Amino acid sequence: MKKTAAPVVHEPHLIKDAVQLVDAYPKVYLTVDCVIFGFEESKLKVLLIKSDLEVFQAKLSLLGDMVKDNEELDDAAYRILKERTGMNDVFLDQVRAFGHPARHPGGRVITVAYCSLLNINHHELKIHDNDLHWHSVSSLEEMAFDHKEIVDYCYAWLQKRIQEHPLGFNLLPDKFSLRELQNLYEAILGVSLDRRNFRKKFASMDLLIDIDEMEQDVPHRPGKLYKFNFEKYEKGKRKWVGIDF
Amino acid sequence: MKKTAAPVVHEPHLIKDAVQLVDAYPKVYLTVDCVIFGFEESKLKVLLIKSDLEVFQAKLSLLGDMVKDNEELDDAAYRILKERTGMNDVFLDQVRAFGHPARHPGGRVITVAYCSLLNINHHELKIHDNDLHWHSVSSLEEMAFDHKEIVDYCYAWLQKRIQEHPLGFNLLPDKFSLRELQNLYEAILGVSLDRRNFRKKFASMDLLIDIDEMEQDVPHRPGKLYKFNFEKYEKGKRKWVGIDF
DNA sequence: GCAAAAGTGTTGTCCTTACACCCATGC
DNA sequence: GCATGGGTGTAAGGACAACACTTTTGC
Repeated sequence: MKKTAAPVVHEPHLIKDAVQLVDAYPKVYLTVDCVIFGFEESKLKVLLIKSDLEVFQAKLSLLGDMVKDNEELDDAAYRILKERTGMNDVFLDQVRAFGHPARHPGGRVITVAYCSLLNINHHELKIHDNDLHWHSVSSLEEMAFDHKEIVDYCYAWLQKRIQEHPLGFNLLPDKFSLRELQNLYEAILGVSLDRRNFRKKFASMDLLIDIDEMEQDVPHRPGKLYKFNFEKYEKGKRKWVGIDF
Repeated sequence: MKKTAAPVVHEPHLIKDAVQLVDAYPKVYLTVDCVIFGFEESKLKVLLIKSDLEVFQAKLSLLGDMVKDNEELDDAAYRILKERTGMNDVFLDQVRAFGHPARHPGGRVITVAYCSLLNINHHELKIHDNDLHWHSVSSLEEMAFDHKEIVDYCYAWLQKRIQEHPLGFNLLPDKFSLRELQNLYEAILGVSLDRRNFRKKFASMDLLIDIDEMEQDVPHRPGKLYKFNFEKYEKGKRKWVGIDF
């Protein structure tokens, strides 16, 4: 799941040299912030809390925490997600680092943003500390720190990413209808798509498994349900070459 | 050129709270590493030095340095590029952060990788400290720290990036022939492309300006020279939507 | 005149888009 | 029977892949 660099073993006196060299420089605090997107009622949402810090007067904030000694960045992100939502069966991708010198009132704090997508209905929020809640992405106003900038950047990253990778299926139930899938793409990309062409597109990719079940409890004609064929997708990954800008 | 967050002004006692909160946590060192790709003799190269640290026994290393107090990450990257190569007319993109706890023998050092492309012949290396030199990307062996991993990641990032953004023109002379352009793409992507289709592709994009000059001093029929129409490109940026994976 | 690369066009295939009608179900 | 969305087909246009010959220049 995660890449781990080979452990490095060095002679003690050489390590001492390295330590001395490094020692003259300033240190910074290191945090990880999780931008956790979810999908509900055909709307894209993001998981937020109210900031602990008095200075921000309960402005909205991302889920973040300091990285521990000897903790991988990836591990820290998964830890935070787990601590805040109780889950660990979710992918998480590093997006980039944010390091403006004045972004945190408590000193210089570098943060590494991680992005995730999950299905709101699959993951009941059991912890409501700091008013943890799903917030509509489209109505985000002021946030604590530079978190608005981070969310904006991650949202753009997500829009690009979802067009090239099958992330969306993490937001849907295991079994989903084509309408649900289309609503998802429309919500995230902020566009409307032709229903027939959308269905043809996915039919031609041949990555959906028709499980021969129908929707239940919908107030109209029920649609077929599908699963995503992750196995076939993994096998068929190709390297695409094509200049386009 | 760079985004700068708005300066934040807070009441002193609130800042004190924030400082105290943060103070309990571990700090880390922060560096920036520049992965500077260049192009020469139809080969992609990367700018490297020999590591200062005795512990690495002169293994190859990226151009990196500690970030200063109150220095933006972006600024640090531009500073390092300038200090090492004497240039500042080059774009530079953040790729991602690398933070394995044991990646540096001197303590916990988080590094943020920046990637750049430049024209080797435009930028003579005036400083040869630490055996600064252009190294072939294809023959990279062991490197200091986790720098091999960083280069590999940045190379993959670059391959994707150059297909979607007109980065390549930074590596070429102001005036270039279509053959030079094609060689560049073939070298970076590691593929061979059909010459006619390649030319048609760029002709249809209509982003090359025919400057009505010919190559000089080539041992064969000279080709036409072009410039890239950056202005038109900037105007015509469109948001593309299309699912493809 | 020979080597090396420039320059150019056509065809078939595939993908994308635009668009309209009938069907199944719940109420 | 009406509202809601499910499900399907076709035609046109555009992009891309495959492919070969003539031209210009240096030597």
